[in-house]
Amino acid sequence: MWDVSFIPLRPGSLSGPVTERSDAVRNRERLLGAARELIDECGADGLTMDRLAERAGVGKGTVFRRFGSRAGLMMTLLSDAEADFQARFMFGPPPLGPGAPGLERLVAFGAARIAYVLEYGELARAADESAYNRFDVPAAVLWHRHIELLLREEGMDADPRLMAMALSATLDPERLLHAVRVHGIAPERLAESWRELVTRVVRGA
Amino acid sequence: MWDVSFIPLRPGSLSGPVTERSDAVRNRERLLGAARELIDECGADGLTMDRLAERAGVGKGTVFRRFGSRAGLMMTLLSDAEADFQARFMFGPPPLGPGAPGLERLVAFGAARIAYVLEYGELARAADESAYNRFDVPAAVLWHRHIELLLREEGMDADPRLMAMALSATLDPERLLHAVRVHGIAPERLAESWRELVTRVVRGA
DNA sequence: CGTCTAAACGGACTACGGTCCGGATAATAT
DNA sequence: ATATTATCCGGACCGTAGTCCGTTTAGACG
Repeated sequence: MWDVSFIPLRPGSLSGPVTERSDAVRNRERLLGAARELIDECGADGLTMDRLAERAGVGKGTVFRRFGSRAGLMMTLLSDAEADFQARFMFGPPPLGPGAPGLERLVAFGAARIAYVLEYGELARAADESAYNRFDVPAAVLWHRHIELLLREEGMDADPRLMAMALSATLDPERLLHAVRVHGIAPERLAESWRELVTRVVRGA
Repeated sequence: MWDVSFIPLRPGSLSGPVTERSDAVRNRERLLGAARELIDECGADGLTMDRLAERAGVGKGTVFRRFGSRAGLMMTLLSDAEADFQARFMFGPPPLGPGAPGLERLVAFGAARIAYVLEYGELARAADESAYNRFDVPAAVLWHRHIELLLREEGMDADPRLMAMALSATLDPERLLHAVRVHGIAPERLAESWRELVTRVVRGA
């Protein structure tokens, strides 16, 4: 059994010099701790980079050197949950993981993604605010490829890549959160609607 | 034939006092002219509210009083094209307008929307940056309702509202633009994929 | 222990969207 | 023409994300 390293949410987060200076390590941990505190107290939207720097007792430059941007920080905070989610749909038990038919895995994927968004939605939304490359973040590419793979497995004859793109759009955190929070749509109805959607798309093949 | 007033892209843009002071009219026109100039020269992303105010020879406060926000300005700039688009799918000739079967109208709607986004994409994206209520802007609600209506017409048995939501997500300007500009996907392939998608969704009923 | 250097630090600085309010002015009434 | 007032104007001001660069320091080497 080989090493199962997950796809990072944030590009480049695995690069850089192998050893990190001790003050860098200390500051990174201070910052992550302070960030979690602030999010507990004020919500993700209430976290500003200035306040974070102040709370962590660190200069503002340090915050940006560590995380690159606000979105990068949010991705880092999400990375544990994200790694867990990835492990579950790639290597976990069926129907989410391998072993079940493609269609069932697709249905389960949507349900799991909806649950994920409901739990970490604010963070996910904040992590997506990065303007231009939200769709090319490694984790997003992985979800996309996963959906595409399952579509192919089900014999999708239309362009599977574009179909996967269309289906991914449906699971966008901002939209899901909006449906639930603003329109008061029950998460189960969203999951049910996803089931209908993928079933029709796959069956139509 | 009654008055066919279009659904405004921007909420509240029809309210306010009936008569506008002459200096207000003059400044609004100066601002719209300057905005079009700046977008021609620097693209939509290169338009900042400060530069716009300066170019129009007007105070910054005036810009925000007129348009409320940067997104509001972009919506105003789009409103002609938007009104035209709305008129075409609501009252124009088939297959986009009434007279064709629901499925054909859906297919045509997607194609028209894709063409619209390709033409006015930058503006549309800038108009959507308004954070929280992009999905509840009147024009977006109208597209949504239109799709829902056509789905019902085709006898959609699953929740038509949520299905319409899923299909709308696919036509999101940001995603479409990203697919074309970054991934180099040909617009015709997007339209074809949309056709496959709605066909399967409707046929699966 | 002293020297050296690459890495990290910090906070002043910029650009931007958006707000506010004292002052100017167009429309109207007299 | 003058006075009145509701509307509009302008630009100083604020909070925020992100950058820059002179200064500090961890840690390796002699």
